[in-house]
Amino acid sequence: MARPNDEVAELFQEYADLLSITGGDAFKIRSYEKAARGIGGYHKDVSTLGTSELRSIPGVGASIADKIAEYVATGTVAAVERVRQKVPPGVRRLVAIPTLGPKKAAALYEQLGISSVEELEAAIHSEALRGLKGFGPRTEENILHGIRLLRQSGERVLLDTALGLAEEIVAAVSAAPGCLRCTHAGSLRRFRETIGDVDVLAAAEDSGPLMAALRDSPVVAEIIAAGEKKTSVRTTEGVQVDLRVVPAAAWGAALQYFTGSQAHNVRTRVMAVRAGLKLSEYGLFDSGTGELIVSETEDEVYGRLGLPWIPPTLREDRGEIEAGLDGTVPRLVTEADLRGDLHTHTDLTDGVGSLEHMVDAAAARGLEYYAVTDHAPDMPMQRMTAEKMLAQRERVRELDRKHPGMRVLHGTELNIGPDGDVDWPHAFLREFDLCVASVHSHFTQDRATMTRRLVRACENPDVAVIGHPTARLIGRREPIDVDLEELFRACARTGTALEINAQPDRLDLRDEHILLAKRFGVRFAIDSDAHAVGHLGFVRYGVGTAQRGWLTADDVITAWPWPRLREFLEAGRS
DNA sequence: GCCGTTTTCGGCCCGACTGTTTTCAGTCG
Repeated sequence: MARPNDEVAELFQEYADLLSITGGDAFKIRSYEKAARGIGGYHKDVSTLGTSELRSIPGVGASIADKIAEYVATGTVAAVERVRQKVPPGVRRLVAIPTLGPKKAAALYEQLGISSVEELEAAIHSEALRGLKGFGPRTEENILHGIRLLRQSGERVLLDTALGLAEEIVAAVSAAPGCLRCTHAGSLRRFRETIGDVDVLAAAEDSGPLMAALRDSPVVAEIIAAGEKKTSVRTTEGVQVDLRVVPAAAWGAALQYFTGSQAHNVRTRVMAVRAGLKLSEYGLFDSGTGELIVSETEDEVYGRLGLPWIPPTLREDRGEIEAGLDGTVPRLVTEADLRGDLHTHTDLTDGVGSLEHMVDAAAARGLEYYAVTDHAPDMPMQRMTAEKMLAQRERVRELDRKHPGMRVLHGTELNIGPDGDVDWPHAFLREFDLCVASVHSHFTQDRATMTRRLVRACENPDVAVIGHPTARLIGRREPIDVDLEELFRACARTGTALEINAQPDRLDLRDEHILLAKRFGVRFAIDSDAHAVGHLGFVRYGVGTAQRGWLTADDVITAWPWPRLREFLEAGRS
């Protein structure tokens, strides 16, 4: 499903990696990395753009614009091919080993001809690295350890796993004597869909007891590094946790720094330098006198740079700096804005909560409306029938009367068949309050077929929401191959909302696709897809993902009051 | 290789920790 932009971004990232192994100019390498990010996040398809428009992409100048054009025309870039000749693909793999970077990879390849992880492992065992400059016994051990990690998991963990771990560590560190503040930062605070390692920040005068609290935590399996300001550990589940301790006066600067992203921080530091300032995790300083200017809150740090406070979920260098300067940072949708949930299950199909329990739990969350959308019969394992559905409807209507503060809606999650048909005829579907429709089978159709299939589902007047639109399962199933722009156009034209499914292993649509869809005027439904009472809270991950897609409450139909949502549903059916 | 209301040339973010070092390079975030 790679867009041309993603292909070009990956190509330039590879080029940057290869240049770093061959010892290329560090600034040139950074330029290619920056251009790769700019191209990957650019909203227009680079294969349709002329030179001048290519050069308006952040980080793209004359030389890179030419290389993009060359790639679009020929499918290859001569400069990249040349450096590929010099560095076998296995050598690039070496830098994926923790503690092994481009310099060591280059030394191993040039001096010993090592060009794969397997060869490196064998070379260490046969003591071939002995005597190689810069490679002592500890380095050998670290590399072997790194190879084991790479093979075992090396994988990123899902948001809910990382957040649970972070909350546990934050509680332990907060309880240590002298801890003034403690919270998680990093990609977790930015709500990235998967987390590589968990960053925890604390403030204290004496870091000793805090570091000890982390080291002594029962979840810690291994201590990677232990210093006065930073301790890194690996948990029994293989997740790395970094704890940084700073003085309370530096809290804001440190939180800003450790929240990232790296690309965002590069931008803020450059802004500081241009203003005659120096920004570090300890504060914003006058670069001439070294005098501290601000450091206590993030608000002050951004303010002194001429920016409003920027929400962590936007800090990816995807235009938030420019929006800050223009005063156009959006008021992002929050969990408090959500008024309902339009995709949930009960034990009538594959849920584990009874209808009554689910509805009571939804009411306890203070929702204004709540839709029960059990699976339809074309998913044979669910054993659904029209009779069961109608019987459930009677109970839903009763519950609706029992909960005067909350509309209980009766819906269903239909299956989008291979050619775009759904389970029941219009006469039956029209009696539901709303229908979600999702792909649950035939995941490998070609793009044209898959696109027609989804567009047909959008055109069905009874379908209000497309559920988990790309059907991916993070780390387990690739997204379906669909022309997203075609789908977004169809949604906007037919008044069909796209779901932001908040299950942590789905998060579907994902952030960048939300950003793109919004440009087409698409509306979104943040849904829990809850199969149990405990899943209703997953919407926090959906909100984080929506924020990463720059959505406001106005973009999200589940943040609308019921009368506005009812109008939207009726308009889609007319 | 990119970029510019200080610059079309000369800059380009910055600090912590580890390991192999006799003063610092490499890696990481």
